[in-house]
Amino acid sequence: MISTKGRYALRVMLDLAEHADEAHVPLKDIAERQGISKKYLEIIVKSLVEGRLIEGISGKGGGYRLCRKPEEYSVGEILELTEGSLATVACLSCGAPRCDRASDCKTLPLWFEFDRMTHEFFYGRKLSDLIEK
Amino acid sequence: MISTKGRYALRVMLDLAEHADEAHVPLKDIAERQGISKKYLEIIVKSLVEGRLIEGISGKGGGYRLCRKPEEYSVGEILELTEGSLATVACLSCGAPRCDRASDCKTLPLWFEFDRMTHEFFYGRKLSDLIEK
DNA sequence: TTATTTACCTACTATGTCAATAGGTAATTA
DNA sequence: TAATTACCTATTGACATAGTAGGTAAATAA
Repeated sequence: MISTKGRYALRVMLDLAEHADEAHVPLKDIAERQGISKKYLEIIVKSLVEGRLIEGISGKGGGYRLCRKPEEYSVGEILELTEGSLATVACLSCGAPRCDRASDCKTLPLWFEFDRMTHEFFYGRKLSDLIEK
Repeated sequence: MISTKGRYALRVMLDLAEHADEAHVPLKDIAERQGISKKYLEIIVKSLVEGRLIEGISGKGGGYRLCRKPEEYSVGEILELTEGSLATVACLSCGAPRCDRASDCKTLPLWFEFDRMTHEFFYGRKLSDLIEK
C-alpha cells in the first residue's frame, strides 16, 4: 500500500512539472492547488530536496523547482525516495535481517517476482507520462 | 506491503497442501514446521476457516484440512482474505470514501493500472504453482 | 468415565507508523 | 524594515501490526 507520503510527493512533482515555466513555485501555491495541508507537504518536500529531486530557494520570490526535465524522473525513484522502499514483503526490503528459511522458502520466489514486476512498472513510468498533452 | 498475516496464511495453505494425504493436520504441527507461534497462527487460520478456504475439526485426531484441491486456490484470494485488500492506494480499496478530485486526478490512472496488474498477478497464481514437484 | 488432544473464543498489550499540527528560525527580496 | 519564503524540531491522536494470555468447547482414546 502506497501511503499519502508517496502519493502526495508524486502530485507535488507533477505540479512542479506543470509549472516549470515559473522560476520558482511557492509551497503555499502547491498546497492550495492540490488541496493538501502545507504543513504536511513541508515534510514531503524535505525528502524531495534531500534526495536532490527538487531544489528550494528561500525568501520572497522563492519556492521550489525541478532539478531535471520531467522526462528524466521515473515514478519509481520518487516513490522509493518518499516511501523508503517499494518492497512487497519485509524479507526483500533493503537492509532486512536475512531469513534463514530463505533457501527453501516456497513463497519467496513469488514475492521476488512480484517485486521485480513492481519495480519495472514504476521505474518504467516517467513523470512526463503523467502529464496530459 | 504484504504483512505477516498474508504471508503466514500462504505458508499455512502450502503446508496443508503438502500434507493433504493426512486426514487432518494439527495447528501445532504447522506452527513447528513453519517456525511460527501457534498462538499467532490461530488468528490467521480463523480467517481462513471463516472464508471457507479450510475446515477445522476439534478433538483428538482433529486439525485442519483444505476444502478444495491446491490448484483450485489462487494466491490472490488467500491474500485478499487475510490482508483485507490488495489495493495499492486508499482511493482504490473497497468501500473507500470517493475522492472528489478523482475525475481529474493525474495519478489515479497509474494506480488503477498497477492495481489491475497486481490483481492479475496474484489471481493468476494457484497454490499448486508454489509446490515443487 | 476420564484424560488427552485439538479447535475455538475473548481480551489484552507493546511497539511502531501514519498523517498530520504547532511554533518557531533563517534566508532572501522589495 | 517588512514581507515572504524555505527550513527546523518537537508533539500528537489514531490506528495497525504482531503478537501474548488464559481460558472453553468438542472429539477421541484409554
